[in-house]
Amino acid sequence: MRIKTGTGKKGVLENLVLNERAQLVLQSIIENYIQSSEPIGSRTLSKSIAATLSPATIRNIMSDLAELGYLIQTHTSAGRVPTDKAYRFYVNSLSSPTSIPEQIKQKISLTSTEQGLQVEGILAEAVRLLADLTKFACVVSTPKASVSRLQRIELIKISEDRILVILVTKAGVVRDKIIFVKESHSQEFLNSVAAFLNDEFEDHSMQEIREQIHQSLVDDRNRYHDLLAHAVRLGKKAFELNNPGEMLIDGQMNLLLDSHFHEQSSVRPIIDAFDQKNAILKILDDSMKHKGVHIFIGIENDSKQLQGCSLITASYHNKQNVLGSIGVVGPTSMDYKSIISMVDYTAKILSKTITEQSYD
Amino acid sequence: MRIKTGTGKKGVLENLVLNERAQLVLQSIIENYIQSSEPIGSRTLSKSIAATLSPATIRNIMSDLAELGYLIQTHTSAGRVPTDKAYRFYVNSLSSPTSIPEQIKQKISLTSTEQGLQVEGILAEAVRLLADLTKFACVVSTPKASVSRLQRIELIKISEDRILVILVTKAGVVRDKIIFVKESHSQEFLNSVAAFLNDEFEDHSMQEIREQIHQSLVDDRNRYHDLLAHAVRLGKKAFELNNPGEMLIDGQMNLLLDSHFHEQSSVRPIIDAFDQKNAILKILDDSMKHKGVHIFIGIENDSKQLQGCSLITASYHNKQNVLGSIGVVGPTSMDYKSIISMVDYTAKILSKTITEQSYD
DNA sequence: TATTAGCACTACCCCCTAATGAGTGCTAAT
DNA sequence: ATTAGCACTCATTAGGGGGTAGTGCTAATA
Repeated sequence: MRIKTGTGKKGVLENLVLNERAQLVLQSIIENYIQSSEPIGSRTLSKSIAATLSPATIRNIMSDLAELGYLIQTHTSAGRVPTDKAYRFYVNSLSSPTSIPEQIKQKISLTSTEQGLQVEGILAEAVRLLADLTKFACVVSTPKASVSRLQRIELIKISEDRILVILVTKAGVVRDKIIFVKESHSQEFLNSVAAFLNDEFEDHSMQEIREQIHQSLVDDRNRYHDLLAHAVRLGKKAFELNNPGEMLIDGQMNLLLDSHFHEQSSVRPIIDAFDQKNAILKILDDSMKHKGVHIFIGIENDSKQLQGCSLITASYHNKQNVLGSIGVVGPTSMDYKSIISMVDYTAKILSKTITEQSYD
Repeated sequence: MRIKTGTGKKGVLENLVLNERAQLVLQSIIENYIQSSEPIGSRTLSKSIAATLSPATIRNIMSDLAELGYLIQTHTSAGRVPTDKAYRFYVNSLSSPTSIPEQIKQKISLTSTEQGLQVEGILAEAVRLLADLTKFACVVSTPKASVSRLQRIELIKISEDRILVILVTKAGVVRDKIIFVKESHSQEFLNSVAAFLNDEFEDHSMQEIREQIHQSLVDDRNRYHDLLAHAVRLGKKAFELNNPGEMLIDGQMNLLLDSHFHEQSSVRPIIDAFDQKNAILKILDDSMKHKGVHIFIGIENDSKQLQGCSLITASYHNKQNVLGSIGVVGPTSMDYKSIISMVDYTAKILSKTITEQSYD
């Protein structure tokens, strides 16, 4: 920390709040570093910065910024590198997503509607698109089953003791699972059970359905009606929450080609994070709670494995509900400004496509 | 090539067929190289080899082997490295898959039956398992729709002009697609169409169904029956081959951690191959034609991108049909002996699991 | 008082060199 | 036919020097 001679008072930034000039310098360092991935020195900066400041002045400011934890040096005679705290400052200072170049905008389009793909197909396309655009790894969480509303249920007899359940949601997601039963049912019987369940529950959310079925089980007046009783019992199994929340990943390989991750040691933990999925899924889940773009920078991540990288996410939705999140996983020194725009725009296109497709 | 002085005759191996000792040396070089990934010199080899041969003798043999295209040198004074031709010799000399250690065998098990997962879930688990075991990238092709037999078809009205088609095959695969129609149909009407198609075509292969429908279209006696006419028309769309053959990939990242691929430049083409998929799918398809383990070494691959690596594949099946293939993508210098066993065993377990599950 | 120029100092990076060592091919001896 | 010996090649490594981009400090300056 720069100390005023004799007074013991701290430097320009004694109040732990950055004055305008310091902010400018910090921002400039960050932008330079994002571009070059190399430590930024005072001399380089004095040339590239807008305000005319001598290297010496910049050194003073940098020294203060380092003291405040915005910058670090890899060694004494090296330039400075922004910390996660600096990136946080930087993204906070950014205004809402800037509009992206028309040229790129045209690339961002999802063709799947034409081809009659399901939501999963659209998601796969969206996440691939985002990975291509950003050149980082991208993830998207599939719609939560619990909030989506039932379009239709089908029960198909697979064998004496197994029934294939197919759930189609209004959002256009098809889910299937097998349930095991003790007694054998004929396909005709299953058809009537399915018809009953469809009548009863179409357009209800899975969550509601589970609750109502639970209700019916407690309430025993149905017991006397064979069909109803079976319907309720099968329905209970069919609607049990078993899907652990899925996500699609694309562009993992991009991380390796990125200069920031050249030492493969630094990629390893992220690979592990992708393998385990839950840390990333949690972040995607969190990001569904509020609209707009979310940014998670390095050390801010709960998961240790993700502390070497940043995530930028945005939720997508259909007419009614927030369905999931799409996001980018990249180095903390990514180009936040443009990546944010891309995520934002992609999420919007994705929402638009899904909304149009599901007419819901 | 080593020339006998004065005679002009070629060396020990003049007949282009390896004598026993040369085979032993070559095999030893390969096994050493597989372990160390470093060029093998005559001195090193003379220590590790079973037969007692002096470095000089080995040098002579190596020189011959190099001449015959089994070995190459990265530079004049370096040890030798096996060529793809050498690996081919090596795997051909291997007997059928060796039984794998009990210890590893116990790790190879698919738990999904318990959880009522579909075939796709089992495949995902199998490919992940194989990736974990081998530490390479693994792929599995999903069952070909055309050979699988229909269990049931469902038609669900999504909107005025779109119908969701769900096909369940006897193999336990659920496929869904959306078809677009000009006129609107009621759900009740779709139900009867579906019932008709189910009656007509259950247990027929998709291929057969397509042919019969085509037949019905040519033959115009159906035109006078409204339901039939619609059923045929909708069925045609529903059964159109649109799924381009899918595959699941796991463990791509393993390739980067592998010492053979340390220079990232060499991984790049393989990454691209994974992105494009079709080259790998073609190999998986080919491998379905014959039973047992298949090995594709480096240069033998048609696709340029795959010429830097080897694939080991094995088909999996249910009671009736070969359904697809599962395989490993790794460096040409992989440990063929153990990888072959793992692929073989995994494919067998996979077949067993699917067979038991589908009761078909 | 804030800014800047000047200066000594630091540490990485790059290039050159020399030494090392593993490997080869050839030849002559066994 | 095999092997020991020898000269040679070439990648790798370690060490040394110059260059460079950076720093912190101090004193001069506006």
